[in-house]
Amino acid sequence: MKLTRKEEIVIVAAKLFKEKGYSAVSMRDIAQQMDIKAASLYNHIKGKQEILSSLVLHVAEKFTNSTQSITSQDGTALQRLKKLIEVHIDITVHHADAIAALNNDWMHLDGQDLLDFIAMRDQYEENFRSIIKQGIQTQQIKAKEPEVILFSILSTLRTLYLWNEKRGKLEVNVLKKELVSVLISGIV
Amino acid sequence: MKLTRKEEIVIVAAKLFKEKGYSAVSMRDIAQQMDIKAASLYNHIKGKQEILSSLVLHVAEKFTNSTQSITSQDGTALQRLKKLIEVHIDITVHHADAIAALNNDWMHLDGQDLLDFIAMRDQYEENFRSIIKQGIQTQQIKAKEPEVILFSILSTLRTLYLWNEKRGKLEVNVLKKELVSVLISGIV
DNA sequence: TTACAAAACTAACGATTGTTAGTTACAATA
DNA sequence: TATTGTAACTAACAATCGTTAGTTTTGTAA
Repeated sequence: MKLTRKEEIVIVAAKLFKEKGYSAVSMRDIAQQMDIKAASLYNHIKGKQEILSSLVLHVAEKFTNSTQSITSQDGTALQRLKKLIEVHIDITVHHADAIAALNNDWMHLDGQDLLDFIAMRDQYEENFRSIIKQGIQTQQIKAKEPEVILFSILSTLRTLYLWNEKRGKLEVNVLKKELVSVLISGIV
Repeated sequence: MKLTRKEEIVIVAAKLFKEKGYSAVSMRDIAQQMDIKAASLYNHIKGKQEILSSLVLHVAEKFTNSTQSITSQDGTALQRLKKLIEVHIDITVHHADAIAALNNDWMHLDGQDLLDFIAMRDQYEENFRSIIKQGIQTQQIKAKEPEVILFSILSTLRTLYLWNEKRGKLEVNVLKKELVSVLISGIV
């Protein structure tokens, strides 16, 4: 599948954003990386903000949709949690750079884009939380502080994009199996 | 204990860096937050870079020293790991803003400061890794991929600064106990 | 070959950046 | 009271920022 010029720009920008953050990357940096001048970028995009919002909102939708779908299907809390972890890993592996922006640069979105992002983020978190609470209720999950469990798993998944480069030869399915085991059963 | 003017600046800057990142915060932003003009900052600091390096290197040393100390004391791998988690929580609770900069803005350090930081970070990680490997060898820890375990625990601890605000009424000692339990024993 | 659209270019804009120079206000000390 | 050091100020600098206007090159279809 052939990429539009705009998509190319977004991909290149994402890589730069990941290295130095949105604010530290100039339009001239992005242009240089594409071997064109900064002004030429504006033939394809409205501005710097559009690059960020394309990047962040697109992958945020993926997360929201997949959790929504898991929550609506049936299954025990643990089955759902496992599925959630696996889906998160899949998205991370395929959109590592975009996730960096989602994690670190979402606050530089403006206007409606920012509101939309926060809404999706909250919904995602709420879905996650409800699965954990369901697990505690059915006693599949130890009755610990649900917020501690939520935070612990979520922060591991959110930071996976950083670690995925060093993943090296570890195959995706092995990673899934190991991470599910560590996050759910612990290490002892 | 009375703070020097420089320390006040660093503290105020840290709070702003946490919100928007180092690059998106201007000297004028920092000055405004202190009710002075930007030029006045330079009576106390050499420049923006010095604010960042004071912030990051200071807390990085804390981490390095504490892991070093734990590694040199005796104890089983699990005892050490538990201690490591607890110390990490203590430092996070007391230096949340600085840790934000350490996590997100370290790449904007320059020259020797950057090299020093990377050295400390690598050493910290290596100490952590050796404890986990020791645990696997003595069979206190399940023989999973050590890198997966390392990553999982470390990313939870590193993101704790974000979550600590929402910690709310959860007392520090409760947090320690819960988090140690979740990270080591899992949730089932 | 001509016509048209896509995508590059040059040049420049106003705003903001980190920082410097030189000066002034104020409090403590001699 | 005179002196001195601290910490503020105003004004401005060169560089860089995102962006716009207008023009030229390039590739494709008629």
